[in-house]
Amino acid sequence: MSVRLSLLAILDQGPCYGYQLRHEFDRRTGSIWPLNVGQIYNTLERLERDGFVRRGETDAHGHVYWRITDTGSAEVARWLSSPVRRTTASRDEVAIKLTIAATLPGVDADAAISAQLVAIREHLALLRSDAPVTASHGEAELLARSLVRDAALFDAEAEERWLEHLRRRLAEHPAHALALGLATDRPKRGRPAKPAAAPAPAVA
Amino acid sequence: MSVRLSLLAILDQGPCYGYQLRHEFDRRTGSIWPLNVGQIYNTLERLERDGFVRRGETDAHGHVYWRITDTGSAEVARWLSSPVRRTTASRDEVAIKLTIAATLPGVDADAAISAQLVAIREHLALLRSDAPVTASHGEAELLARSLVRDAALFDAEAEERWLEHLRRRLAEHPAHALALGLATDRPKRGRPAKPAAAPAPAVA
DNA sequence: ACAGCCATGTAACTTGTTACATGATTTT
DNA sequence: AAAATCATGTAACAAGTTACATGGCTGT
Repeated sequence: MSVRLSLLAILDQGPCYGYQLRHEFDRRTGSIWPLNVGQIYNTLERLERDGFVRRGETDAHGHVYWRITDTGSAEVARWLSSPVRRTTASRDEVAIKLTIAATLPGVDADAAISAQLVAIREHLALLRSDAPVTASHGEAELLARSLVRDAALFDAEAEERWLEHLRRRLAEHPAHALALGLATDRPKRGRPAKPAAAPAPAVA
Repeated sequence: MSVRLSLLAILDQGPCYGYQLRHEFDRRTGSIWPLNVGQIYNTLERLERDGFVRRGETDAHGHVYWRITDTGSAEVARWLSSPVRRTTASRDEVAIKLTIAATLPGVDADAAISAQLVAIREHLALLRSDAPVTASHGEAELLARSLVRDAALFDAEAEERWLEHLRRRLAEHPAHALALGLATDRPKRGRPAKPAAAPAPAVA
């Protein structure tokens, strides 16, 4: 929901045309989160469908301006005044992946962790090299981009820490203390029925 | 892609029926990432469509077993051996939101930051209270769940750090050093055409 | 003339997510 | 008999993402 609402929040500052919205988003978030242009027009149509924006005038240059509605402004205000909740949807891809890997017998979780560590450290080096932040124009742009970079940096550092933590935990425990085979003896309740083929054994 | 591939990786251990897959996923990730049951069946159909699983036998209890294909196993191996890349799609919702908020003139970014800090600290307190980790069965389950919890914890801590960092930065700089009004004088190139209404002024 | 950017738009598709329908079985 | 759980499935949708088509303008 962040792209959609970010665009809406920018529109709350005044009418913009599609390409301009992209520029405004880019100025603020920089090269770390480039936005495909097509997505802008997509999102604008969906915002219109939901009553948050109206298609406005076309100027002499052919630019199609979009205007926020009152409903849209209210939505922006609501967005800004309420925090992002950590819901079920806050799924950390790396954490899911490696937890699953670590709990599956026969999977080389160490290798997966190492590969992830290499990748994240490369990423950290890149972030720390300042490359993404330079090549801006105004001071405000520079500041904004450094903040975005720092967010990515802190996040990557947290990932690195967790990976090291995970590796330590795995090392502490014997061979496969974490290994969880497929549970057997499951069907205690529910739905015995239809005649069928042979029951599949729960793996080797 | 993590749910889809996690389910596939579990199936790589042996045939499972839908509900069982949910159980296996839950055992490993615990209450932090509950999985809607419907999603399982959805995902299985999509995996079948992509040739990664086959619908297998139905046992005496009516359980429909699914089997991974060779293509599917290869996919799991590929997944496990390659790290998750930090691509453009690694979008941090909070970071986007507050960067946008901080760069929009007239927006009370401090309030938004404070609200987010309150929320994240509540979340941290909850995570640290151990509540999500207890109430497991085996030792392995306990370990797995504590790892998942730690991932959430490290992530939340990183967010807290960034929020404090952001607040500091905003305090350091005068009033609205970060404020970026909508850029004017944009249309230098491209597409002058059609006659139209009045050009919309770039806000007050 | 041509490459490259400005600009708008369309179509298709991905994963994730939820709500709902259905029905059997076990527990209380 | 009712409630809770096991189990399978369907339908619809959200948000993000990409690929493609079109065309005009600017700079070389």
